[in-house]
Amino acid sequence: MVEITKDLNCEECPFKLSLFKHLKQEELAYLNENRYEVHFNTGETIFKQGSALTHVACLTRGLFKVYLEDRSKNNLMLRILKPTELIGGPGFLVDSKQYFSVAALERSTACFIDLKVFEKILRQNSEFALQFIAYLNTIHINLYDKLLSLTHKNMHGRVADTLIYLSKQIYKSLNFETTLSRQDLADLSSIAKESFIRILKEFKDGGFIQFEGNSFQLKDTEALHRISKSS
Amino acid sequence: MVEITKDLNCEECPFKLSLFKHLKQEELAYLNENRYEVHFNTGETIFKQGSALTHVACLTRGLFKVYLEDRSKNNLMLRILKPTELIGGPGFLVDSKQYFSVAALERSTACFIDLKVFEKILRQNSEFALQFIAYLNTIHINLYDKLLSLTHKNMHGRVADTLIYLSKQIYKSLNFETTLSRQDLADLSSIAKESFIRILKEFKDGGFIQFEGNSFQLKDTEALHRISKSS
DNA sequence: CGCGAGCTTGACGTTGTTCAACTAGAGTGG
DNA sequence: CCACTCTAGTTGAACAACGTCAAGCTCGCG
Repeated sequence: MVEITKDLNCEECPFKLSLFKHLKQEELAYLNENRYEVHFNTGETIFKQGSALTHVACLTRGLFKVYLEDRSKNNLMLRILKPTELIGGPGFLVDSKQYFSVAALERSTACFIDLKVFEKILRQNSEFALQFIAYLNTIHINLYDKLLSLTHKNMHGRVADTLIYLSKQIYKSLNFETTLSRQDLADLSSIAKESFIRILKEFKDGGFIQFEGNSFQLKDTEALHRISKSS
Repeated sequence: MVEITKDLNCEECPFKLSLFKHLKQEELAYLNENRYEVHFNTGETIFKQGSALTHVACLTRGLFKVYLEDRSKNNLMLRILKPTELIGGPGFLVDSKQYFSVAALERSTACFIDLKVFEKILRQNSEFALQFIAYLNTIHINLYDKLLSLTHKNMHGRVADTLIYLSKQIYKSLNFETTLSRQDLADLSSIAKESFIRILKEFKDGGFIQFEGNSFQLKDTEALHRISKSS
């Protein structure tokens, strides 16, 4: 299932993270020596919550979901990753454990970098370290939004937030075809699958959105924003 | 109201953060030159959400609450800070905005360090930078716990979590007298004040806790953990 | 053709919020 | 010293929001 390749090197990689632009040539070469590239099929797991954290991954192709697993209950999806993004884990420099799971939503590719290598470069290059801190902080800020949305908004607001998130942040279009299941969408909004479906239908009846299976069209984003705020 | 003092220097400060133990003597001296110490009364605001982020603060005495403000609705309390902790903000190196508010829960003292100074030391001392990343990651991990507690547990579980948090993390005792109001406790659990009070009473009737005004006793932590998990 | 997975719908019961009223204590001014 | 107001805490009842359960549906696949 999983193929491993190493087609090109990091210096000329078209998917190179913007975070890496601060690296010197020899640092990129060092990265390149110590990475490996993996292809994933839909549904395959990249990182598993609870396991050891040994690598960071750069997502170069495809789509991934990042989610927290809860014994017995539904999962909580934190966010969706697309190229080109780095995915580490908060266990880095703490206890080297994975605190979330990551799975591929479609055929995807990721480069893995050993954390020892990553740490060494962080030590060498302070500009890179600061950029990495900025990256961590950005994720943190987004988590606050998520926290407020999930705790202080009613279902309608959360569904609106999810639709806006997909359209604006992920697919960057008012029309999109998603590989997320209804359960995934519900996990992203932290509500029951059935409730999600019901509200989707309400939005369709209200003329705010249109959908057919997994292809969605946002017709009235004004209204969606209003729903998001008023709840 | 607010007194400014500068009694001792950072090197001999008994409240020195463990994070600072990796600093060289001249770096601590540099910090000491560029800090100021402020005393706060109960209720006073240290950082205000939405305002400019210009300093980090080291909490040396007292107790603070960190909370997200939501237009019109209740606040969401993220955590409580006690000596000796650093409080920065995720806007650091991103957009220099405050993403949460911080207020004193009792007479408290904090040292403020200019972010330019903080950033300079981060650049100079890579060990310090890595320790700072570890600190950010620890906060991140705690936020995941909070997120799961608030989204996947019912009220009883969340109230149990709040009581356990206060006892174990903050007051470090099964008996504690808190300066948090009922509204604060509800904000910490993300439920309505009335609901919080009702569940508190249920727990008292069930013999799990005892309380009188603001002094609490946890009588049966086993039961509280069971409630936390089963919900 | 039949099976299974994911999707959809309806009915129902629980959970948790909201509103309103009441209480107790602390401060204020006559 | 007594009204008074103001705030925080408490209680009850009504209602809305949301999850759960169960059934039927669709579609792709063997």
